[in-house]
Amino acid sequence: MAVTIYDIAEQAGVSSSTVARALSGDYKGQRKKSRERAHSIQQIAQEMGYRPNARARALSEGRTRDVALLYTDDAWLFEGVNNQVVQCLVTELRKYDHFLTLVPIDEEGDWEDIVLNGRVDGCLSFQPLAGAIRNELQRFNVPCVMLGDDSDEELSQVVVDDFGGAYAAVLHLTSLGHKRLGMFVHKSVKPHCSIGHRQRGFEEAVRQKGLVPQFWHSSEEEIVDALLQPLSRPTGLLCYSDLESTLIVHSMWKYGINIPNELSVIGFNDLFSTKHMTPPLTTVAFDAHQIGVFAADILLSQIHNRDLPRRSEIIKTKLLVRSSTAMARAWKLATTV
Amino acid sequence: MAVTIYDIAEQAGVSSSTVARALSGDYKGQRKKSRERAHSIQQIAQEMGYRPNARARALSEGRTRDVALLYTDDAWLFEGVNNQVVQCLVTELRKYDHFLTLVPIDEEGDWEDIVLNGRVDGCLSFQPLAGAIRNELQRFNVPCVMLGDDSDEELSQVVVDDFGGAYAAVLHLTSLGHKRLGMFVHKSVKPHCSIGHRQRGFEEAVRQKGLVPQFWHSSEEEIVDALLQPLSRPTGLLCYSDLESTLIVHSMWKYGINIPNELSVIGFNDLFSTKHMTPPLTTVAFDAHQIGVFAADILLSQIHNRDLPRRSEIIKTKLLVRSSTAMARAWKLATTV
DNA sequence: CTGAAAGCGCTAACAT
DNA sequence: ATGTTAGCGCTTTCAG
Repeated sequence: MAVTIYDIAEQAGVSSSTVARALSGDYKGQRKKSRERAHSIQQIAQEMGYRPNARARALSEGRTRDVALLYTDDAWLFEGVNNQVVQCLVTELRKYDHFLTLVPIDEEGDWEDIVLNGRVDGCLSFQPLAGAIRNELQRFNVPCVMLGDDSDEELSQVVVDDFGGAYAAVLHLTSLGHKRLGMFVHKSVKPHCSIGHRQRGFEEAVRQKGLVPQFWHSSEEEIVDALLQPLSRPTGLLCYSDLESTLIVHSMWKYGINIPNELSVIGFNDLFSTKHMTPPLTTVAFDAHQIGVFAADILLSQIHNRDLPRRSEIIKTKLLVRSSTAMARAWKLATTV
Repeated sequence: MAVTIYDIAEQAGVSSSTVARALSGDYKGQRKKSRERAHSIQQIAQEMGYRPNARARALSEGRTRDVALLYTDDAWLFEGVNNQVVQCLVTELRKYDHFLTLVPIDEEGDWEDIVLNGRVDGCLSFQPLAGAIRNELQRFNVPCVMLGDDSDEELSQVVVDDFGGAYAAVLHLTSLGHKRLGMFVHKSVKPHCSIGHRQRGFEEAVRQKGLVPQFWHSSEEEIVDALLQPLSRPTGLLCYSDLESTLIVHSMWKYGINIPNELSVIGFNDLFSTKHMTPPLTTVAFDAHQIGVFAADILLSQIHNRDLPRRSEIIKTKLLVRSSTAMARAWKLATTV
């Protein structure tokens, strides 16, 4: 049987509440005598191998210090930068003595008994929540922070400046003299608000320069085909993520198209990029870590004070210029395969 | 304020225990009257928006239905096949109404108040646990299952048949006529029992065939250098994981060495392999999903009955022969760069 | 400053 | 079959 405060109380010859206070460090140390007593109680607790019972505390305090990471689709959890976010979330939450629990929410209403029964104090999600879930969370006053999703007007969120990142990428390409600009999103990429934002940032920047944006949300074959057209092919390509860049670089290699001389490629997210690529990829980077830090901060403060207003944080992006982008070379275009 | 069984009891004009029983579906339906009453109680609960309080239940039942995934190193969590395992674990645990909580355990003793305070009913780990932690888990009788790690003689575990997988890979290569066989583990791979097992499986099989195994636990440059030596280079290479295969295939491309004609490459894990590689990689595959299923089953049964003996499950591997391996071509060897 | 006692909401043993 | 009651172990209020 585990040691309780009552066991300690008996051992120390005091009441359980004195033990509770002593252990919670409640004694400001006004009187020497009680300070000593508190100290000795702590000693005894230590000796007896006392561990506060988290379950009892949870019931008593009305909170678990546990936070849910809601997800409906496994893929989102550990894909791309998300796993960095998750790791950071855990670490960050730990600093404030909270934990992260993985909570898959399927349509079957399973989630009701999960999120609404006080098992967690709040939640986080990478994906828009189904209406029913969302409403219940609100009704039960369960704080919720969206991660990289801005589709909810009322929930707090931490999002990346996708628009700005794409915009900056285009400016980099145009400054290198590129006139035919494309953006590629692999068709396997699941719907996500960042796609639209990056696309808009891309297109707006391109148009602002008086150019015509080309956009692919397609298979690899399709874009590769376009990239092989001597006259119409883009010479500067912004990829939705570093996954696409990887594919493109690989494909171009096969077709003997030199990167960056014949095609400038820019990735997004700074993931695999630096690690295993030749040439080192120019990419739109952002600090995924920051997402976790902000999200944890927002959520914990909302748990602490449920009346806090919605808060929205935007993570800045930064273009990392490496070697996959270069000056446009007009004279080469005609001779390309 | 949330609705409790007392509120329902009052509303229904019965005692709280009747409510509790009605809601837990305890009524076998002996008498018609009570069955109806139970039904009406459920109705009322529904109408009042009752949600059982998980915290209260946890205290009362002496368990949280929460399970910890312990880790000391972030990298392990989401790397390679592990994230598949994690996802499967969550899903599997959910089937039995349990949750998975991510618990980073640093050296500072933080873990004590985490695992030993009854916040979780059991735990899982990809990595060997530090002695102190391990002992305390045992002392507090907290069930624990190791994932892909067999370094602990006493804890239950689910491991992959790494030895057999590597062994089979070698047989495949020798059956194709390869005589100079190598195995490559990237130096960045963190120490893990699977390295040794795969190495032993590899070496034993090679020696059994009367050949001399070559083993690299090195940087990419080092192995590539060896692979470029015309006379001594391996013609068949087993990689520790698909990550290494990716690197090798890429490098060989650069040096104009054709795969599989001039070098047969076998990966391990079946991860990226099929997805984004040319040629499709021959690889030692195993069902990562199974790891989660077994682990969840073992853990839950040990939580249910703490006196259950240690259980060890081994996940079978299967060699997926694709296009990165081919017959050894002796005549080509001398002419290779 | 300390102790007694009332919750927290549910489960389960016990009595009816 | 139903109601009563005693925990579960901690926090917190209220007397003293």
